[in-house]
Amino acid sequence: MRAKKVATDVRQEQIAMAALELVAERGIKALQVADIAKRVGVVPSAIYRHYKGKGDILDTVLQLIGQRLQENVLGVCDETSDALQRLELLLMRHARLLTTYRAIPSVIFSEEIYGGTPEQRNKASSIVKPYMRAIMRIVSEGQQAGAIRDDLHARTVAVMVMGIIQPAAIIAHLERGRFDLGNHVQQAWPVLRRGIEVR
Amino acid sequence: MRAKKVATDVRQEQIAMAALELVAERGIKALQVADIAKRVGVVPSAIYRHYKGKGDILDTVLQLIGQRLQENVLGVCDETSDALQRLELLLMRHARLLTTYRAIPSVIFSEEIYGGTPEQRNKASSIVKPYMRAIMRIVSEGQQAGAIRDDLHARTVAVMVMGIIQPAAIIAHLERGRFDLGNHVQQAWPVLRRGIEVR
DNA sequence: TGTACATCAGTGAACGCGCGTTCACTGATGTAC
DNA sequence: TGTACATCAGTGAACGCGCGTTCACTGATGTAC
Repeated sequence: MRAKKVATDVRQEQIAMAALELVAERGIKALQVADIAKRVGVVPSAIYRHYKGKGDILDTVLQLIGQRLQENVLGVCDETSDALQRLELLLMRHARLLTTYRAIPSVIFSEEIYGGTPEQRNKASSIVKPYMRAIMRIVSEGQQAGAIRDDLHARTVAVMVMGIIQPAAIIAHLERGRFDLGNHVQQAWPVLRRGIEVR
Repeated sequence: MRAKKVATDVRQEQIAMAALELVAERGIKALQVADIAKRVGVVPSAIYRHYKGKGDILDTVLQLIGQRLQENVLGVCDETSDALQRLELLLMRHARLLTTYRAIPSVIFSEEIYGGTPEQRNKASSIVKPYMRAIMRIVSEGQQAGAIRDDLHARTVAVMVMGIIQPAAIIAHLERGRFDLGNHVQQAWPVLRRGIEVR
């Protein structure tokens, strides 16, 4: 059955979203052009009317993920100006994001980085680094405001913030439901907070 | 040139070690039978004299990694009976292990888990879970000894311990040398310690 | 309002590459006599 | 000590599968007249 003809800009978006979903569900490694096509409702070769190749689709997916992360940062910075609250809210949003897009960690922190060409590694960097930098900025401001200990490197704190989510996300994945990511964040954040806040 | 004939038990070990090294350097995804063969010094088809297939080799590699982690646990438990010290030493050993076998996180926390069949996921689990359980045991003992707050779930603490290493390992990989993993552990551990210890 | 044409998304068959794996054959090594 | 034989690791060619990608062709859609 022939798929309905659709303008290329619309299809491009459909393809990108389908790819994002597939990656979120199954991880990058499992992403296949044929699956994207099936989800969009066209034949595999049709994909090439709208993207130059699989690599281009992947780039778009990475961009989309980076975008989501940056939106979270902007969101929490709007909600409050207190650094510790910002970090807490960011963790909660991140947990929610990962619950929806379960395999995001597999994108950001995985074979793309280890396996690949320097080129691939750069792409991964271009998502992780800005996000890390945004967290560091929140931390630094908190230090200047006197809320966070300033005898710590902002980077150390930022990495520890990521450390609350990341292994937890993987365990949540392994244990398929018997581990509640949001719950873990609620337990763990006060602990980290106690470690970094000025007494 | 024909490779020297070597007994199968010796070759098996050589193959396993070569595979471990390759995985450590480049990640699981990049592991190829041909590369293992080259490193061992035989032709690819020779590998099949000693292993049933690539899957079997990978299983052995996973076992080896799990073994290393368990050795670390046993080691630190020998060195001291203080739970907080045990955790600190374990982190340091883990950091050292990851510096040698850089791509281990890519094995434990990655596509193996997300991508694959439930079978693959189970294999990954069988490394991560016992390690997590060992850390939890150290934490529980620390709580009973009154060194670690007992209003926290042992599991939460254990996950946070992993959280010191794991994102850091990835960043270290991304930044190729500009980020010192051991140094991060030294910075971060006292922070977590302050979060979990009894005041 | 109707017709002719150009454009361009969709199709399915086929290609090609990478890579794990198989297979018939080779030849070194150790053992039986 | 020497010879014949069985065993078994090593070899290279070839196979086959998965999957991304290409290509000639189709046919729907919108525009010009």
